[in-house]
Parts: sequence; C-alpha cells; structure tokens
Amino acid sequence: MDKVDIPKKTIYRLSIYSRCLLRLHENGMETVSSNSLAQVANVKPSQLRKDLAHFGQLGTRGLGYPVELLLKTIRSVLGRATLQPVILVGVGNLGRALLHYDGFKKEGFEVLSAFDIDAKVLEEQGLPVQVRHDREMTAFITKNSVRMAILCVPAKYGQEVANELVSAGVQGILNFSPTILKVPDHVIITRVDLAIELESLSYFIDQ
Amino acid sequence: MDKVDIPKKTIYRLSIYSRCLLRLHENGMETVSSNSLAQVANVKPSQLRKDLAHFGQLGTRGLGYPVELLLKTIRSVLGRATLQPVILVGVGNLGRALLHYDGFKKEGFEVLSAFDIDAKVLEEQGLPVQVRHDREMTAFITKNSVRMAILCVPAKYGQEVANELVSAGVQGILNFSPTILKVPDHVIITRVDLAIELESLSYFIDQ
DNA sequence: TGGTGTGAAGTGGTTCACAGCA
DNA sequence: TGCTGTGAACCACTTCACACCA
Repeated sequence: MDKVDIPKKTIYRLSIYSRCLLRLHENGMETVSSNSLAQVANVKPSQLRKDLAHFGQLGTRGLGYPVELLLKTIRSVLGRATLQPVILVGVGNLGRALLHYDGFKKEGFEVLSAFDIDAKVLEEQGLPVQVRHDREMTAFITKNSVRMAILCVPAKYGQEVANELVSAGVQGILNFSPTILKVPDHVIITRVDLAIELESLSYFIDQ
Repeated sequence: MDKVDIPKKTIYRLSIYSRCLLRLHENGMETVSSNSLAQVANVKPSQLRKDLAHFGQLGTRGLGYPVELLLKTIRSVLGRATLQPVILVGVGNLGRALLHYDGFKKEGFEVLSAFDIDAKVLEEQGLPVQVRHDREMTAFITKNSVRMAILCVPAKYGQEVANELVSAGVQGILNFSPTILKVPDHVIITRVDLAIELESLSYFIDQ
C-alpha cells in the first residue's frame, strides 16, 4: 500500500469516512453506495469516489462498496493497524483536558506520558498518565520511539520545546500553542489555534 | 471595506499577520517589508503581498508596509473593532478547559455564558462564567444577539444542540464534537476534531 | 438499470517574474 | 536601488459527465 501522492485533504476525509463506515458496520450494513456514504460524510458523491479510487477498484458497479472491506482498506491505508505512541507536553488547562479526552485512545493513539516543568503539576494525583519533568523528555522519546507529540505549552516556550522534540526524533507535532513554529522540512506541524479559528469564523458571519 | 471575495485561507492568514504585526509594533518597528513579515509568519513573500493586495495599496515601493496602519487595516477587515459575544455549550473536560482559556478574550471574543444539562455542572463553583441550563439557551441567544457558539457536547448530542443553536439565530459554530453537523447553508461550521487531526498527521510521518 | 471508475473541464489558490514607483 | 503590486503561469484539488460493467 504505497503512500505516495494521496493528497492531504483526501487523507483527512478518509478519517471521516472510516468513522461513518464504522457506524454503518455496527448497524449491520453490508454495502453502501457512494451516494449514501457521501451524504453521511457531508461530501459530494463524485469526490468520495475519487478519494476511494486512489487505492484501486473496491466497489461493484450497480451495487456499491462492501462496508467491511472498505473500512479495513481505509484503516490500513491510514496506518491504523498498530497503536501509535504519543506524548503530550504542557499540562495546563488545555493539556489536562486533552489528557482526559478519550477520543485519542479510541482512535488508536496512546498517550504514553505527559511532560511539564511545574513541580505542582508533577506531584498532582489523579491524572490519566504519569507526568514527568521536561528534562526527562528526550530520553523518553528515544527509548519509546515516540514520533508524535501534542504541544500545549504557553506561546513563549513553544519554539524551545519544539526544538527539543525535533532533535529527539519527533516528526509530527499537533501544536496548540498560539505561536508559529519553525521546524525542518521533514517535520510536520498541524496547528490548532482556537482564537484564530474563531476570528476567521466571525469574518464570514453576516452581522 | 467590502467583505466580498476575500478567500477563506487569506482571512485565516490575516489573523496570523495581525499577531505578528502586533509583536512588531510592540517592539517599536514602524515599517516592515513583505520579506521579513513573511518570514515571521512562515509564508512566501509573494503570498503575503497577494493577501494584502485584496484591500488596496498599503505599502510603499522600496520601503515596505507601515506597521501600525497595516495592523489597523487588517483588524478592521476582520471586523475586530467590537467585542463579539459567544456562548459555549457542553461543560465537560474540554469545555471547561476552553472556558479557562484566556486567548479568546484577548482576541476580542467574550464568552457570555456556558450551557449544560448536568445538575452537578450547573452548581459548580469557580468557573469563569455562569453555567445555565440548556433550556434557557434559546432565550439567552436571542436576548444577547449571540451569533457564534463553541460546541463541546458529546457526539450524540451534537446535531440536536446544533439545531437549537441554529434556530435561535446562531450563524457560526466552532464544533469540537466528533460528529458531522448538517446545517443550513448560511450557517458556517468550523470543525476541530482532535483524533482526526492526529490521524492525518500520523499518515505523513515516515515510520 | 443502478452505480462505479475516470478522463476532461472547472475552480481556487499559489508562485513566478517583472514592470513601475519611492 | 529596493520593494511593492500584479498579470500570467502554475498547481492541486473538485466537479462534471459519461463510458462501462454487475
């Protein structure tokens, strides 16, 4: 299953399709047409078909797609066969909320550990994972072959921590710090800036 | 300042530029070239110029852009003159974290109130805003002319709550519920699905 | 007949390259 | 000379439209 040239946006939608398919599968559906799946996923049928066409013939003309096979195929394309280790850095309000968020585990990601520098946080009881001091981070990443990190530190520490992560071998960062990170080309940043999302949203609203 | 045909992505970047300009302004910079601002914002200089060209001549050839004027212009384009009222629905882990997030207020959004159905949450002390029962939501939206909502309820309530919001007059929803919302065309949804972001990210990482 | 697979046309955004002005 | 403003080329999807097959 070669991962060349499937566009970013298609990958994102594949994630969505897989959720929808899971629901259909749970409801005992065995086949689904591009029309009905597209409707559930809120995309155009032609787009769905184009997306699926990236990995060969899967559907049957006149009938539709076999739900289970399609689900399995998408999951394998997304590399979701194995549990992926992740760490979280910065256990503030947001970081803490994300640690409690069960969506990650449900989707195949395991938050192995969190990191912070605040002694109060390090001693805190009742968090879902152990919180370690930042200075242990590099060793931890190496030892556990961590490739992805969730970054929730305050803006002013963002770049500094990102540098540490990158030099320890992290290749993908989900960045919640409201700052722009400079990283080498092989590292991928996905930025989630809540204030900016809200600001863009507000622009498109009629007053 | 007409808001037709400035593309979504440009608007998103304008938000970013405004942050960068604010920093430059605080540092006493009076002019900035497309080159250096682009570097700070992590975009190509030509893209920056194209983005700014949407609202006329602002720069001086040979010199660059006047920082303060540019900042003011972008803010006015983004409609950031006034404080925008927002509500938050669903005070779970994530909702609670977002209530404590000070980035919203700093960027000109005021979370007027939160809503939930859980009696325990309604009685909770120490939250930054009052939490009201869902049944008061529609009236509250109308009375306060709320146009935007942050949705953090569990997936299975997402559509139901969205319907309420829309019929009460909300036109933009920042959706953190891991579900796909069907809404009328005039309503804008921005989806933030953490598990999907992580899943897409992982695809592009070399194993 | 119903619904997939796909070339071809369309769309929206990005980047180039350079004319033109301070 | 330096740097903006911008047509034109380019690129990455999206959508259409229809051939083709169970």
